[in-house]
Amino acid sequence: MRYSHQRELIKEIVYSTNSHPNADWIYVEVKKSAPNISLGTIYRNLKQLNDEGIIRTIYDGSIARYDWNQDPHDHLKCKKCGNLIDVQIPETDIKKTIKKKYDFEVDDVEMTIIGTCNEHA
Amino acid sequence: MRYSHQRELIKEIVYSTNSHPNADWIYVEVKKSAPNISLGTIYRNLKQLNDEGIIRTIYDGSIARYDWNQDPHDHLKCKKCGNLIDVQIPETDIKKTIKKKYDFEVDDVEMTIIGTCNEHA
DNA sequence: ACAGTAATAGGAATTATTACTACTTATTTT
DNA sequence: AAAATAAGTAGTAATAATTCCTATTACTGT
Repeated sequence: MRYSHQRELIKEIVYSTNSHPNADWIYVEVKKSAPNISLGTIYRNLKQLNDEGIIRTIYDGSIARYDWNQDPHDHLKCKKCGNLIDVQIPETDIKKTIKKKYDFEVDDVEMTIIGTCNEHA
Repeated sequence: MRYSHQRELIKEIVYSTNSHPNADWIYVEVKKSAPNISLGTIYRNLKQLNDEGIIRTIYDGSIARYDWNQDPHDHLKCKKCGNLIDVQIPETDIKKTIKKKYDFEVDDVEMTIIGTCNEHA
């Protein structure tokens, strides 16, 4: 993967926020410093950054959002404001249990906890 | 919600399978007994059935799939075949832990375990 | 039987995302 | 440093999943 200015900007934007932005928000932000970047470039680079393990793609309902945080972690999703909050849940022994009980090789556990955050209770 | 033949058929189809079908598959199946049902009707009724708690909507990446199983349960997703397998994971004390640690009122925990099923290992 | 309301078919519109193409830029080779 | 080459880009068209709209149909209560 050779260097590209556009990809660098996209990466910086994703790394600048904890808001788990979607492609469109990233597009708007990157446009501020590269006004004629195209949405296709955003998607292509987000996919590449994901494949290289530089960012992580998470699905929020039916849309993709992007997260710079590579540590294994999960998300709290507030029904009211829609925000995703990073959380670290002690992953007990889910993997082992699943492997034994269902004979299933676990790579990754994706967990979203849905509810109401303290600001909207 | 008043009775409708179409909705009844849609419900029966969803209840007839463990494959967590998407709207399109349901459309094809329902068409067999109601050839001029429209896709809009499928979506509208799936949403209604979901809102009434008769079926459950799950998101698999960016597409919606439908599940008749109302018991709290999670899904194993095989990377190779894409199948979703129902699993019951002892929900430890996630809810309590989250509530205490993050002051977040938990309604639901959605968990997808990604990996490789025994048939594709 | 009739008025009022919910549901439907069919198609148009929207949204998120991917694909295509001619042009540009970073890297490699000479 | 210039030429070759291969990856990347902008801009636009295409696709896929889903929602919206409208005229018509079908229940329901009177």
